[in-house]
Amino acid sequence: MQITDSSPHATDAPRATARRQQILNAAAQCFREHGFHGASIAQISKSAGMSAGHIYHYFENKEAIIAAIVAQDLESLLTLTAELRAACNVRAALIERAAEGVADQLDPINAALKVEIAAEAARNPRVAQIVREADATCRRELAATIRAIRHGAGHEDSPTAIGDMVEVLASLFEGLLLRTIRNPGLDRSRVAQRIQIAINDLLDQPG
Amino acid sequence: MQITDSSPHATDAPRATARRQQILNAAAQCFREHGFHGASIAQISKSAGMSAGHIYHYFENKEAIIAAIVAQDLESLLTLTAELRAACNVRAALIERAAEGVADQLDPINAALKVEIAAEAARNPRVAQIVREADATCRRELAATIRAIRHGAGHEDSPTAIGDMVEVLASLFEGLLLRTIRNPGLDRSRVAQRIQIAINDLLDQPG
DNA sequence: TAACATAGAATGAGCGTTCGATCTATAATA
DNA sequence: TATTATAGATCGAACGCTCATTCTATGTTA
Repeated sequence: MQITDSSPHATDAPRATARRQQILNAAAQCFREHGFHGASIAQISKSAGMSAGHIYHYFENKEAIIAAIVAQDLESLLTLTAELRAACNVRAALIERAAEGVADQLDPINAALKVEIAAEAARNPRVAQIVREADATCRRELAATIRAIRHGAGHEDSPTAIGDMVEVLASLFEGLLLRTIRNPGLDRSRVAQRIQIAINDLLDQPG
Repeated sequence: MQITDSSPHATDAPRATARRQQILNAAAQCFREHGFHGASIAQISKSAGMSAGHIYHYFENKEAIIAAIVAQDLESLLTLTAELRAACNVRAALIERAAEGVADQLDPINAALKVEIAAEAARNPRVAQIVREADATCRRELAATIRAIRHGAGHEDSPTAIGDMVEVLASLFEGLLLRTIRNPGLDRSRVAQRIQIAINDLLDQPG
């Protein structure tokens, strides 16, 4: 998902692409440690092993780096939900994949960046747009998956009912990002099991 | 919960207290709009209707303001869970109060600040400590509440099982903060109903 | 030689914070 | 009561520093 072309000099030589990614990796780490506004271009450039000025050959400004980081982070979520939908025995796939997803959400390194992105989305319109477009896609995929599962179990649900279940499922899932920050000592595997049960129950809610 | 005395001149005249609160209100709004590091003392002072230098008569530095905002925000959560525990018919109280809590969590104004706090907690040790102490208290209260409900329904659970249920309940709840940012168009009352059902199911999970 | 890669200095704005000078209101004194 | 002393409230300028960004000069490569 290419949101915008943020490189002023639109060279797509492999060298330039690698250099861009190098900057993004360094930026992701700095953003995790200090936040979008706490991290400086000087820090990022140092961490990327190049001069501060040189960053501007690959990104128009700092916000373009933020936007690129956000877009890159959301892509993993998009592929996860897309894969989910493609699975054949969807219910088993959903429950099983949940464990994987839960583990990701409970990784503090990952959580720090994802929560930082959400905080930025709450105030930065450009980031909000990227996040909301990706979220809408995920919701569509998840809705289709849930509809298939429920249909297979004999339920005939309204689109709004399905949409509400998607919200509860997403809330359960995304809440883990905050849990691992607020209580880093939680037992990840046991919580994952409980989440699986909760998802199972959710799929059997009355329409 | 008084974490530290952040006022350099420890006057507790009502005037000073009111002035401190005036600063905190202005700061909360600025932090919501620009983040902890995006908001400047100049902005806060302007919004509070006083000079920038004068802020330092009430707070040692910017981080002390952040800490005070965080502590103040968490107090509402602490009172909520404490009230929950005090209710007589705890199950009905929990489910009913959930609707109220869900409404709070789905308020974008509130969510923006709470997510900002979580993001800051992921990198700022001082904020992390405040957040984690408050979270531990909430978890204890919630665990006691759930234990009472489950005991009333004939279950005899291990402390770890109760603790895990608390985590799932908290995740479900806190996830709403992220949902209202990622999908501001969600139907709040319908989602609240679904959440109530999910909580109900959670309380009947096998031990 | 032409085009790109890179460094590093320069710039101006804004940052958090400090500080001395006033203003204000109450308390002490005559 | 009138006057003075005192302590806190408040302002606004000033400081040193860091920020994001730009510019210029120099390598590097094809």
